[in-house]
Amino acid sequence: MKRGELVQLLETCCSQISISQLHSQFLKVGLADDSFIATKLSSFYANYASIKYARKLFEETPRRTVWLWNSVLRSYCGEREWEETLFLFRQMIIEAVSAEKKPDNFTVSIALKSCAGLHGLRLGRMIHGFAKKEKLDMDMFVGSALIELYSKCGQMNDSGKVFMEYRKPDVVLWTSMVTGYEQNGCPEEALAFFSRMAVSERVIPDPVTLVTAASACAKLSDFKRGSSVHGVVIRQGLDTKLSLANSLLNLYAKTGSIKNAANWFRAMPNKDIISWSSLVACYADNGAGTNALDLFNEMIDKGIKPNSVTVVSALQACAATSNLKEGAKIHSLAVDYGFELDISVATALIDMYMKCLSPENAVDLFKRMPKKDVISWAALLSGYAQNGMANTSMGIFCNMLSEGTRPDAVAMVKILAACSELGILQQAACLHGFVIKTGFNSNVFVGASLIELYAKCSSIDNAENIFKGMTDKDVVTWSSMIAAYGLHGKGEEALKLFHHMVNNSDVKPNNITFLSVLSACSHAGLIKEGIDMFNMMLNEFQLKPNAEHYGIMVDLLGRMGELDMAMDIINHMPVPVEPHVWGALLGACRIHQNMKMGEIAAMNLFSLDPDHAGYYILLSNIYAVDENWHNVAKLRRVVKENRLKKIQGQSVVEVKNEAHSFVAADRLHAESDLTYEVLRKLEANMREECCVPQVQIEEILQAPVKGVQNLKSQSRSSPV
DNA sequence: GTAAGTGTTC
Repeated sequence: MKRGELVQLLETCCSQISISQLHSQFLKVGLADDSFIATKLSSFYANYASIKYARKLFEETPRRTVWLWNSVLRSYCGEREWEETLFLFRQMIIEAVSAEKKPDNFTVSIALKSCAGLHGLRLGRMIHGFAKKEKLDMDMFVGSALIELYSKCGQMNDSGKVFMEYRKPDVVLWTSMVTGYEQNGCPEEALAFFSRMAVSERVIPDPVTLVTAASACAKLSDFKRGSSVHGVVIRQGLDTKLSLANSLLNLYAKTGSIKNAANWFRAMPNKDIISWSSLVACYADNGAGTNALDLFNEMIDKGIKPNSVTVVSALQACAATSNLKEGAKIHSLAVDYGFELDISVATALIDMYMKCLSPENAVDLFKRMPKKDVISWAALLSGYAQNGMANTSMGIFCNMLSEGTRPDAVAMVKILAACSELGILQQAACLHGFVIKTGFNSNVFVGASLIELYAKCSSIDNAENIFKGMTDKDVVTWSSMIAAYGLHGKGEEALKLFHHMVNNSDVKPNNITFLSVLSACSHAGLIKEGIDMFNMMLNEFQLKPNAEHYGIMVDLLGRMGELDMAMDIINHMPVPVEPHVWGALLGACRIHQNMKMGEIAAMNLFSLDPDHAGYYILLSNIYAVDENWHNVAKLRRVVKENRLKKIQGQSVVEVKNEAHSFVAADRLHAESDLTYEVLRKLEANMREECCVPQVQIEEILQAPVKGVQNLKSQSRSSPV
């Protein structure tokens, strides 16, 4: 066969089999090193077959043209093999002795894209310099790769400089800028660019631009601007395009109600795994864990294979609803699909097991993970704190540091929260030092956590200093300081700070701020002020109180003996009454010995949360004071027969810079006998002073120590 | 003769 005929055959080849046969034909007639044919073949392999064939062909071709180089570079770049791409690029430069092999605009754009993939700013800048020298930098493809490179490295200024070089940037260049801002956490700037492009410059946005714009609106929770993006999508007849429909679904998920998102999802003519994952995530994020799991199961029943992202969201739903059974089911599903040890899946599993109070499973998984990142470490250490083992959290934090993982702001917040469970000032100060050293002290979330930490370590002065030292105070900072005063019973100070914030700063109070100020009023017994604040929240700031706000109001009124008012609030709550609200009323009934109302609260609690032993015990305490021994016995029997366990509170004391943790009736500590001996002496002293302790030591010691397995006493020296 | 920027997650 002649060369021409073979080339024509090559053009019409459409399967890997036929191209392989043709390839062997070329080899037979000695045409395989014909540079045109080699490039064509390589391009075919890169597009439709495996990268291995392309590479083999490349190696076997003695006369490599720029085209051949480009086509093999493109295959590696397409497979996201950034390092290999750049390795080959370097080879090419080395071999570029003749002008024929000089990298062209195509080569440069691929190399830049690989640098972007690796966040390799230094090499990227070098290649940028090379492109300038070779006068390749005005090519649009090179330009978009440069913008992408600088954006991925967080250098939006440089992206802007590249963009400014073009007199008439095309839609892709504009879009690169929009996505650059959007992915660098600047959705506002992204939308500004988008409107400059679409309105001032009359460049018609394409699907990619619109996806990014919708995503920026989602990040801002800006429903209004999101709707106008949706309008553009409809006007261009693009609303059935899957990627756009998905980004609009995400927009509804992040801005509107669950209902909007669900309706949009059901109306979508085509759905892919991303559509399903988005709605599962939407349910999971918005407190609708059961819906998330239903949807996930619907998907499985329909035979649609979830990916790791879907599984992560479904696991989040299990974690939020403490659904260990479903969580374990999804775990085995992840094993079947082969992504159990995928870093994000494994981390979500750790989080789920920790929140379902099954730390053993979490630790087992963590140990088996081949790769861990800062998020997995953070899940582990905050999980320990959630399971009452804050001491272990501190140790995990040290392990993380010694294994060379740098904490991010989230991990910092979590370790500070774990430390605040311990309430040990010494360790708080150590972590504070670490925060300063690592430069996290300017982060608003870390600052707020420090305020909370010091407040919980009984050092309100330090909390105040942190607060005063924060240059950027946002609503979280103010709320934390208000909460700190509340924790210390300083209701007046909390109110003063609240008013100072409302009158003298630009920061507006939110739901959390009111939670802090209401709880401060409750702790300080400021009943009138609390009611005023609650009304202010409703009327002046038009905020919708949630079950927690109502719980605090019930607590506040209940503590002050206003049980009828508290009951009235419960009866008029516009949101579902959660167990803790009834719990607050029941607690108040115990203080003020109101048996009738206590019974109502308890009955509601028993039906809402039948496994919580604490509520049975609270009611039985009310009966006991009333000497209603018959009912006391009845309740104790229920607890015993249903094997209900009271979640044990763990206490920690600091002795000579060492933290010692213990639980009630704990006899596992090495110095246990001595501790109880001292306690008996103290009790005797109290009796001499005519004080009768509420609970007697012998009573505590008779209590079973079951259910304390993983809370065994531990003593270790300060780790930080 | 090859070609760009985007959507779901811990």
